[in-house]
Amino acid sequence: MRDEDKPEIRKLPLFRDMTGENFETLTRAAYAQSFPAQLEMIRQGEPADFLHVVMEGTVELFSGWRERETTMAVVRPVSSFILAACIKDAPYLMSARTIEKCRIVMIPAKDLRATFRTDPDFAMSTISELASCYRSVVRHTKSLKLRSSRERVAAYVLCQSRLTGNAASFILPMEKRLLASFLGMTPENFSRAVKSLQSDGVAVDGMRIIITNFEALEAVAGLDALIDGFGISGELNSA
Amino acid sequence: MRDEDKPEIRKLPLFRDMTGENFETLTRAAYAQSFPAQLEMIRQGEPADFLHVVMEGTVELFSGWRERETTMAVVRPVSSFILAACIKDAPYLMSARTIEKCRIVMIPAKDLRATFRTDPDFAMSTISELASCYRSVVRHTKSLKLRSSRERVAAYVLCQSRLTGNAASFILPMEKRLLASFLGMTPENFSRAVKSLQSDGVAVDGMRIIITNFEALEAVAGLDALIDGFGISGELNSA
DNA sequence: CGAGCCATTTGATAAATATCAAGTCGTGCC
DNA sequence: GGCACGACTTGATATTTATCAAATGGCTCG
Repeated sequence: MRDEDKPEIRKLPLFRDMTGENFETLTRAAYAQSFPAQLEMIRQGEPADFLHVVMEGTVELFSGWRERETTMAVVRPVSSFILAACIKDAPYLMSARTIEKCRIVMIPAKDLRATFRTDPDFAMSTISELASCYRSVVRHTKSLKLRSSRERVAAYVLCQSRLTGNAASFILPMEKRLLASFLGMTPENFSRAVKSLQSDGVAVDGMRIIITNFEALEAVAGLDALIDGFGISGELNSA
Repeated sequence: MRDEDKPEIRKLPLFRDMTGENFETLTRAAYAQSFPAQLEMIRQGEPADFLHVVMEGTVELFSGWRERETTMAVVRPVSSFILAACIKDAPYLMSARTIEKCRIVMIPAKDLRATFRTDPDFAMSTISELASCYRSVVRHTKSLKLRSSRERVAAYVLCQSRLTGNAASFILPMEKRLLASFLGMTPENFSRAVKSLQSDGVAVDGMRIIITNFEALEAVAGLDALIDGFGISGELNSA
């Protein structure tokens, strides 16, 4: 693992507060690996041996059942994923594949578990991280159960705008088919939902979204802090 | 709070491993309260001041958005709920109401947070609990996104059967309309889904479910450890 | 530059699910 | 016991969403 990786990882809320010594031990046991695009690096059901940290590239977390598949999250640098499985020493509930070429740091789950047993600050960070992740999934589930696909798209567009400083225009951060799957709909349905939002202040140009009428869009989206989670500190995590 | 409550709470995985002294401190600050049926005891959006523990009765966790409402979980004795909100000192993401008369022990969130800062064993239990809750929601989300409503009902029936020692017959543990909402469908749709499963080995008599053909039902349900979570130790929690 | 590939869009249609409206049934309360 | 209420069911219908099939269009790679 590169020298410049360590300070990046150290900045993560999960690792920020632990002792320097423990951080050193943990990262000494870790190693970095590069993966080409479209590689399935984690298969659901396998034992969780490593906490993964994306340093570069984009990772899709997805799950399959029978012939179906759904995107659970899209992870970007610098964030960790599949923490819960590592902690429980249980099988991964999700698979992971690279969307583009990635560099991933892998921290042995065994060392992780050993560390928060002895480092109270790390234990605290882990608690906080897990609670955030939990709340994040709950919010997403609420969105799935309470909103129609059109409303979910509207809410997503507005949220992205907020993340870009309330920009009226931004580029979608991932392929539409991934986004559609994440939002719980087919690509066709997503496409039509966006189109139907033209009458409510959304224009599209390829990957670019332009909000032409915030008020109208907000009326459709019905943003809610308890679903969309903006403005609540430390709750940006997704896995 | 009653004397006989303490040992019951102490048995929970969350409190099992902490020091006796800390447990005493925590429960001294706590108090029990009785609620009549159909009382909304927690409203989503309010600050999370107390960890709740159901001692008697049944509690529904639900969320609302616009005029819609959905059941997120149903909690029975003896379990805690809304741990994550307490930890993050953040607003509740879900509301809670009593299904029937309840006795609830309420532990101040402030004391909780103070305790796992000083008690490493309690911190460990909290980590484990949160990781389980997280995985539980992820599994439920997978079920919602990957299965049709009919398949969800089939899977639910089989899971309940397993929980009853693979009994061919059991009583539904909650009203059908609650179950329907929890499974992400309308009561009408639930009713029809059950009926349509008659041809796949499910019979109904009021609240009683009778499985007449396990093989056929399993073929529909496609039970999966990574969704239905059976057999994975310590992963029964839901909130 | 051109060919092919793949994501996206669009259209037509089907399936799943929700909604509305009665009607049935059981249960609790007077 | 009988009444009233609410849950559940059933039917008819509307809406939402998915599926299948066929363009379109951008992009990469030779």
